[in-house]
Amino acid sequence: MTVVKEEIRDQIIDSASEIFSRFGFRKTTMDEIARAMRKGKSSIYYYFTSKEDIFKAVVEKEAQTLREEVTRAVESSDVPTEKLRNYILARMKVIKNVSNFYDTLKNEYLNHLDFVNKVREKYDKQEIRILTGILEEGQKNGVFRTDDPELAAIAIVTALKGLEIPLFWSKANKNIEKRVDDLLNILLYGLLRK
Amino acid sequence: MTVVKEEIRDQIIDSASEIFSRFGFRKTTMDEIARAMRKGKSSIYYYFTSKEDIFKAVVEKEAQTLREEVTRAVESSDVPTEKLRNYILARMKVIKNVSNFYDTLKNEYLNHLDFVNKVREKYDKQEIRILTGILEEGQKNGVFRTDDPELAAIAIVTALKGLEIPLFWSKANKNIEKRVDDLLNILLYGLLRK
DNA sequence: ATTTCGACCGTTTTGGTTTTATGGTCGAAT
DNA sequence: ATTCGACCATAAAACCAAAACGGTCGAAAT
Repeated sequence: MTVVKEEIRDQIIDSASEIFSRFGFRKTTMDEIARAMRKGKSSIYYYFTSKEDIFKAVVEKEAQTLREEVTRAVESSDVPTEKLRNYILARMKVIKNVSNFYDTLKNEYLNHLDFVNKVREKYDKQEIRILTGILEEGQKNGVFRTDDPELAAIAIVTALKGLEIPLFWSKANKNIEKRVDDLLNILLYGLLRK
Repeated sequence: MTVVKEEIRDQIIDSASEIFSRFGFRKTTMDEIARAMRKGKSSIYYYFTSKEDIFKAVVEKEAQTLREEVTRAVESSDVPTEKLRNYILARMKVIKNVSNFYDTLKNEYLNHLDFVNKVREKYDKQEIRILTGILEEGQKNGVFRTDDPELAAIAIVTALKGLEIPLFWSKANKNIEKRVDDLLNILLYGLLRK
């Protein structure tokens, strides 16, 4: 695939991403995606094999962007406790984003949500790896007292997922910030060496 | 309300509970509820003011049953660590039950799910109180090292909620048992005094 | 050789209409 | 105190024709 083709493919992904997130999968038409690119519908099929294909590319790219954001947040400090704090705060942004995504897809075919969740699982695994790294570092420094960093990482990610549930179901849950703080404190407290 | 009336009300709740959980709210008809009770439809309105009314009673009773189950599990031991373990295992049953409930309601009106979630929130608060009790007890015994038991309880409940997400979305997630074990270990490990 | 597009096809979705089923009421009967 | 049949207004299901849609293909454009 030439460089130019790859570039236009990417533009289509960005353009379609907006449309998908506004109207959901079903109500987004190929004609609209093409019109937004000022191309004919058939031309889009030169870059993608199907509407599904575009959607998957959109989800993957979205996930990648969020992943990069989290990575950047973690790398913005050298102190493990700070890293952990930054990670959790960045993760909350991700949760909000994902929550919006779910919102537009809620009333659509379940297999699309299934796909989104598969991507998320992959994403979670990477996060667990990052977190494990942080915890191992803190352990060596003598800051954290975990002796199974991977298990601790899994527990943290699972707990963060727990925060998503009220966010997902009720749009107007304003206590979420407080809950994040609570969780952050308990996690840090639980891990910190006295 | 007489004793007899109360009794029949309860029978209707049990009977309707089965029908609701099989067909969901929408596809359950008043005629069917009445038929199952071998009564005329109008008679049901002597005990309940509306279909919604029956549904809410069903949800509340279900929640109460689960609550009792959890309480019993906790009280089945005197050792705090055992109590915690029993609590988590009992909670998993609850999660599976709730998960099924969500499944039948998934494609229905959102306000029903909203109601279910409100009941769950109330339930969660009670669980946090129970858990806090366990943790305080363990703390006095010198078994647990938490010095803010309520925060720890919140974290645990939140983490358990996190386990629900994959259970809710993908029906065939068989790794759930392993995850529960992992979480159980990490929680116990995190709390136990060395 | 790469990229675009108009014409076209089979299928799905939509919108409007009619029919049927359902939640709920009421007064009489038990 | 409890049950129920007859009844009503509304909502859901069934139906169908028209429009919209996803996707294909070969030709045209670059």
